[in-house]
Amino acid sequence: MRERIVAAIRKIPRGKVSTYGAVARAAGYPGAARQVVRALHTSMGLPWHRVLGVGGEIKLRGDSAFEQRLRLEAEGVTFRGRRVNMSQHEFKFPRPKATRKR
DNA sequence: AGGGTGACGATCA
DNA sequence: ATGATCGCCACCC
Repeated sequence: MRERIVAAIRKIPRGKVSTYGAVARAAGYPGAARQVVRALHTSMGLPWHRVLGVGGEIKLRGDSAFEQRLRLEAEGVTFRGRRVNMSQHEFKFPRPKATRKR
């Protein structure tokens, strides 16, 4: 499970972002947002700064939150108040299931 | 084996 | 909008 979550996180391209819940769904575990958090903690080398809370909100506190914002802005991600402009930067994972015709 | 814990999310006051 | 609560669930004592 952690592997699948990690794999999903790795797919988020530079300049794009996603959310804990969306990553969980993309990995095939809807509702496992907390496990996404665990993966981010226990796995290194991930683009951790590209994972946000629902609505594009940074869920970290203190300095970490500041650093995350800086990293994102450095990749060209724009903010609207405290949130990321999701309409513009949210990464859409390829359909696990599919609108793939048959 | 059992209880506490979260970089969450949805809902309600 | 902010804060509390509840549901969730693998992980860590």
